[in-house]
Amino acid sequence: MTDRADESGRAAEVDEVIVALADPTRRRILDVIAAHGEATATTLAAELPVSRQAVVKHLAVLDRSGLVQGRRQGREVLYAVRPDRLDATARWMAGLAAKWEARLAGIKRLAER
Amino acid sequence: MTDRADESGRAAEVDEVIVALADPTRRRILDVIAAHGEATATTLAAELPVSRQAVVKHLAVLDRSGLVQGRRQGREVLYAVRPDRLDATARWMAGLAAKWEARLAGIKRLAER
DNA sequence: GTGATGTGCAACCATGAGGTAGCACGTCAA
DNA sequence: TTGACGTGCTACCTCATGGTTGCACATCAC
Repeated sequence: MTDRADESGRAAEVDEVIVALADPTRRRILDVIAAHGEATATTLAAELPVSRQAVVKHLAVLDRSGLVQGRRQGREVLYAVRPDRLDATARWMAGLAAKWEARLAGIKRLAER
Repeated sequence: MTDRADESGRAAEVDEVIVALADPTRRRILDVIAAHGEATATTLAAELPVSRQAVVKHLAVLDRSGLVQGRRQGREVLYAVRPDRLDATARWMAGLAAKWEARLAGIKRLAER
């Protein structure tokens, strides 16, 4: 029962989140940040099998998608995880699944008549 | 409160679904299939701005991820959409968002003391 | 001030993924 | 049987993306 204009409006954000989540390194980065509460690019690079620069690039993607937010503290930038976009994407996805199920149920009913 | 072994077990499937959904052409293919109930690679190619071969490749990815299933009927292969994996991924994502929220709430509590 | 540490930026490399074209093979209809 | 149509496979091209290195700049501790 979600309205159609709202869906298309969210499409861009949802797309960014999904693309951001599609990369395994990015998922590990999110895991580490979530585990630590906050983390810097340097910290993350120390814990992952990639260079700091790679982490920085991934953080940029995650920041653009809204999955993460950085706050500057002196010379370092602390990144924290943001659940809202992730939650919105989960709801979008659940809605799509529900729509598919409804469509399939309708087709099955037609086929049985 | 989801158990850890279950999560890692689903990680591969969830990953495949997310990667499959990350491509915009693939999302359009899913939309068209869902709208028609069933569709062949040739039908889809006629409705989308890509060649049949491209559609075939995308369908292979979607099939591997479980988002779609094909059934052969004579010389043509009809693809239909499958909601279960999508639904499972939505739930996984919602669970992750909840975990993030819980973690953030815990950190905030600590910070306020 | 000076060294150490962390970030920011640019150039560069390599590989995988999306896309195309071409052809061989099965299947339906006349 | 023969032509039309749909699929399956292979080879090939291009470009975005994940990754690296190197260096300049800011900031903290001593």
